[in-house]
Formats: sequence, C-alpha cells, structure tokens
Amino acid sequence: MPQTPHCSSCPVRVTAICGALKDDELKALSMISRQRRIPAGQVVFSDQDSSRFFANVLSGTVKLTKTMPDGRQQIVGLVFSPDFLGRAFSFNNPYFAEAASDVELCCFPHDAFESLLKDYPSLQHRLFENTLDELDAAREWMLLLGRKTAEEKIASFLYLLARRHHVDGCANQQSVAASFELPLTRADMADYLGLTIETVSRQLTKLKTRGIVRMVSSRQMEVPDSAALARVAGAEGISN
Amino acid sequence: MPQTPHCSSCPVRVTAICGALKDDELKALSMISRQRRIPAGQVVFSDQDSSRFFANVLSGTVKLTKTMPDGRQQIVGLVFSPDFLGRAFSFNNPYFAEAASDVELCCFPHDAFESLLKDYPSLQHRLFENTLDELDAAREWMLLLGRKTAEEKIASFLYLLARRHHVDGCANQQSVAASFELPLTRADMADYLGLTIETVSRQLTKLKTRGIVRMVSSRQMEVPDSAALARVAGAEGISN
DNA sequence: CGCCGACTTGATTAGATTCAAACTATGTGG
DNA sequence: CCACATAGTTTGAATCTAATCAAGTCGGCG
Repeated sequence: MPQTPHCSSCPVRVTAICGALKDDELKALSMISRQRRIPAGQVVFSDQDSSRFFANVLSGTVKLTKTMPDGRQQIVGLVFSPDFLGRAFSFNNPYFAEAASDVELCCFPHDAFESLLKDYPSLQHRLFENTLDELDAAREWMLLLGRKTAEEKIASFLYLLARRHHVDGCANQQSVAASFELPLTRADMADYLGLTIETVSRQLTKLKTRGIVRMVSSRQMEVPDSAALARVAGAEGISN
Repeated sequence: MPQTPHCSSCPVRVTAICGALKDDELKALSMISRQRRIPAGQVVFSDQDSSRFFANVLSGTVKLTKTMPDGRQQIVGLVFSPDFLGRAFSFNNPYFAEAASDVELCCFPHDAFESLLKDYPSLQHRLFENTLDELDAAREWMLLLGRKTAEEKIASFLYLLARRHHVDGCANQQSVAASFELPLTRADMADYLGLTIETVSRQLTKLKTRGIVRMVSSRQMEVPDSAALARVAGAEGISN
C-alpha cells in the first residue's frame, strides 16, 4: 500500500524543488505524490519503456547510465538526496536510471506533474535552474573524462563526495577532515570515471599509500586534508 | 556603428528561441538586440569577466571550453547556427566562449534579457527546452569521452556533423552521401574529443584509407555511406 | 565451513601520447 | 615573382598510461 506523503515532515522539503512552492501549490503537488522504496540494483526507469514518472530522491543514490550495444557503460549522472529525477518535455527519456543503493523516492506521475509545471511558473523556474546546474556539472565532468588522469579522476570524485559531505548524519566543519561513505561500488565508480575496476582500485590504494585518504573499510573513507585532495584532483579545486 | 536588427529577414527567426515569441514580444526582444561580428579566434566571453550577454548565433561556430591550470583543455560545447549562447540565472558564467570561425551574433544585454525571461513565460520555456537538449547532448558526449575509442570518437564527431549537415548552402537528402566542412581545426577537434592532434590526424587518415570518408581538402569531407560511418561511430547511431 | 560477490594485486599488452621531423598551404616583403 | 615565414597538418618512432588477462584476498551469509 502506498504511503501517504507528509510534506511537513519531509526531509527535503526546503532543498528540493518543492522549496519553490507556496502552500497551496505544495498541497496540489503532494496530492499527486506517492512514496516508493526501491532496493539497490533495481531499475528505476528504463530508456526503453514508457511508464515514466518524476521523483524527488529522499534518500539513497540513483545512477543515470548510457550503454553501448557491446556493453560498455558510462554513468552520466548521479542523483543524490534532495535532487530531482526525470526529464521533462520529452516523449522518451534518454537515460537508464538504476538504484545504486536502496532508494526512497517521492514520485509524481508524468502527465500530472507536467501539467503542474504549466500551472506553476515558480516550479518550472526552479526545475529550469536545476537543469542549468546539472548542465554545468555534466560539462565539468566532460573535462574530467576527456582530460584528467586516472589519479586525478579518482581524487576529483572523492573531493566531490567530500564537498557534498555525503554522510547521512554527522555534519562536518568547513575544510576539516571529512569522513564519508562511498555511494558506489568499484564497478560503478569505474563507469562514472571512464576507467576499469582494476584501475579504480589501484589508484585508491595509491592515494591511501600517499596518505591523501584513509580507508576504514572498502567503502568508508576519511580525508585528513581536503586541500591536499583538491590539489591531486587537478583543476578548479581552487575555487569552490 | 551597431547594425539595426531586422527580425523579418533573420535567417534563424523561426528556428532560434525567437520562434517561441509572439509579434509584440519579438519586437521587445529586437529592441534590445544588436548584431555583432566576431572574427575567428577571438574571445566571445570569458569565464572571468562580468561583461556578459546572451546571443543567438546567426552564422559560424562558437566553442565553449574548460581549461585546467596546466593548460589542458576540453571543449564542452559547440554552438552552431540557430543555437543560443549564454548561461541564464548565474552571476558568473562558468565557461570560456571563443569563436572557432568568423561568427555573427545577435546579442542581448544580460539584464534586459533576463527581465524579458521573467515577463515572457514562452521565452523561458523555450530556453528551458533548449537547456534540456544541451544536457542530453552533454551526456551523450560523456559516453563518448569516457568509453569510446579514438576511432569511434572521430567517427561520432563526423557523423554528428553529417547529421547537422553543416554546410551553409547545399541541403542534403536524408541518409545520402553528405558533404560538409569541418568547423574546427585538428587542435580543436582534439580538445572536443579528448585526444591529441596527432591521434585525430591518424584516425582521419585511417577512416580515409578504409573508404569511410573522402577528404577533398583537410577541411572538406565527403561521406559516401553515412550508415557505414554510423557503424564505426559505435553506439546509438542506430536510432536517430 | 565453504560459497559468492566485491575488491585487490600482479604480469602483460595495447592504444594513445609524446617527441621529433617533415610536408602543405597561405601570406608577406624584398 | 619568388624566397621565406608561419600556422596547420601529417607521419614516424619511442614511451607510457591504463586496459586486459589472471590469480588471489577479504568479508558476509546460507
């Protein structure tokens, strides 16, 4: 049985696109929403099927992937906790969305949501800004994929996670030793960074040996000096 | 002296974002517009400076680049003829825009244009759809940069150009031998594809030797069998 | 206990980069 | 008009980074 959503107690109420809505608009949105849990490894939606929907990610990580006929795969986007999932204004969604971990979603049926987009300019505007940010991120990643070395790629990814302090709990001071869990397997990291599993593993141990990171377990990372990590990451780690 | 724009005779009137506008709205937009010519190699706008504007590209090619401190560069977007140039709703533009060829622009001052965006939902919506398409393209390119071989990268790029039948003149039948000019130097192709100049050159001669393309000159290409090119390009050349 | 998936490590190979040189087209000044 | 400079391009040889192939280790779970 679908859970009734309670926006008032929603963990992403303010940070998600809902933050752009006035009370009555939020109510209309909540009317069409429905929470769903999706276990790790399951398909959220395929680039093939038509049963499409939009969603806010409440917890967990969703990966958007592109696959070539021969099986080569690239993760083209990671969707974390307050982020929005779905491609508006397109008949067929061009990505394959898969749960990288157990995921909680707040789902909106495709047509109902798009009609709300029409009715609420502030919602559309928020989604627009969202999309612009995604585009910036995608282009940043193009620099990584096209020009960075394996070591820089790994460091960039870890630095990205450290900044998002992807912890689900303990908040960190600015630029203090960060501790976070890797939301992806080695295989997924490889697909995100344009590498192989083996190279990912080797570069991680290299960073460990160099003292840039500590690995509590294969998934649990600690970064004693985030500036050092940023330096290894190569670029624009200077700003931001 | 700035040329007075005449939307009625504009080559991109319908295809550009202007196509979303009603007559009176178009008039308001044309009031703030101003045509500019920018010679090849010149900076259109920098990721540093604040003197920003938006523009429709009337002719020529603009490249959006990201550069690392040590000089490594990646082209993260190519802006062709009816496309729109500029990043809305952001104080500082994150890309460096440079004319890859002589370029004609129809420019709009930053603030005036953003206020029009507020006033004309249809304009904002058009720009939103535009941005979604750019995001799709960026992610498609992520697959190329992360997973394709040098040969597939080159073939994909040529196939992209063939589809856009980037000719400035002779229109081509669907899926018939295409002839087009490369809008980029070898160095720029390398920066777009995440390769070196030498590899680009080698792969081009390889495609030439295999009979996939003919090279009338170093810039003028002919594709006898676009399906064969698509096959070499690797992926999703099947659709579209 | 032993299986299984995720991860690590080692040896070898291949594809692309790097370094180096030469070729082509275009434009300039003597 | 030709010699020469220059930017863009091609080609060759050597090198290196990351991929591939191949074992092995770790950790959880039936």
